[in-house]
Amino acid sequence: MSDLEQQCVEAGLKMTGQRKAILEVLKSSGDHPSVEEVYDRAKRLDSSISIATVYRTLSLLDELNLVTRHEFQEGYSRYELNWDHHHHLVDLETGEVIEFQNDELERLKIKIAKDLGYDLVDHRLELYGKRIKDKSKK
Amino acid sequence: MSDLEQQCVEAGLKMTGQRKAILEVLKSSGDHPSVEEVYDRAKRLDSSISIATVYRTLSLLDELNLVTRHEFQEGYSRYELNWDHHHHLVDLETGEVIEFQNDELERLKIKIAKDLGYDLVDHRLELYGKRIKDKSKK
DNA sequence: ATATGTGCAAAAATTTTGCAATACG
DNA sequence: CGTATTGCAAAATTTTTGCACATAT
Repeated sequence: MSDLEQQCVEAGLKMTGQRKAILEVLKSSGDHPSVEEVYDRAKRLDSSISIATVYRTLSLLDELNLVTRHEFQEGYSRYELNWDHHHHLVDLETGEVIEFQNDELERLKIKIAKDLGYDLVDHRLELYGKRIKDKSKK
Repeated sequence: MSDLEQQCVEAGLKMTGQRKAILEVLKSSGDHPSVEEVYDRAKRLDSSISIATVYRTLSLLDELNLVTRHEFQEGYSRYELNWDHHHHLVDLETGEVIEFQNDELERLKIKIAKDLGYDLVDHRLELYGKRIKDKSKK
């Protein structure tokens, strides 16, 4: 049983075929799939799965903090496994999502929260930018 | 005509009574109202307004970058006027939203984007935390 | 065994849209 | 006046839910 499945079991969830399929999809997804996308991919592993189960499972995983629910500006949610901590830079011209990590930023966030009188529990940073054109190749 | 209305007109929008009402609501809202809340508040100023107009107007204002659309984790959007730049710290126990600004953070974001090869166009940071209990008063 | 989980279809909630009527510039 | 804008109601989308049946522990 994978570590991820183990964590679900420890949280009291039964490890059903549908849940295994959804976890498998999340583990093998390099992107940030929408509910519909998780559903489509999971159907290949378990064709009997219903979208209601996908919604219910992703909600549970979110409550357990095993996934992060992103609400970009699209009118629906995208999900992503929480196995390494990073942030997103969205390329405004291509829509490409680049992940990054920055230690100084991590320190600064904690400090800002502390200065406001808070212990930081979670946070999220999104940058939106345009690729710098390389002028030296002119 | 307020500066905000002026900017709308310059962008080519006609300044109708409904739009004036919505802008007035946004200007006098210290919080981050949902579409429904903007609608309810605007109805007091112009009882004929419809929620479709509120949706359409907020979309337009978002395109013009006069408001920011926030997608917290609630299943609907909240809007806020873009008249000063800040970020949000959400108190996980009370739901209270605290606004803050931090110069070091502003510099760091630009640097991170630049290091990734991007010019920063927009960004958003949300912190989620719990109030530190004051133990000295024990 | 039995509490949990699931599929299905219906409902709820949020947002968008077509169209005839209205009003801004 | 001409055209952008509106209200209304219907439609489209996304998400949630009730319930009878199925399944993991």
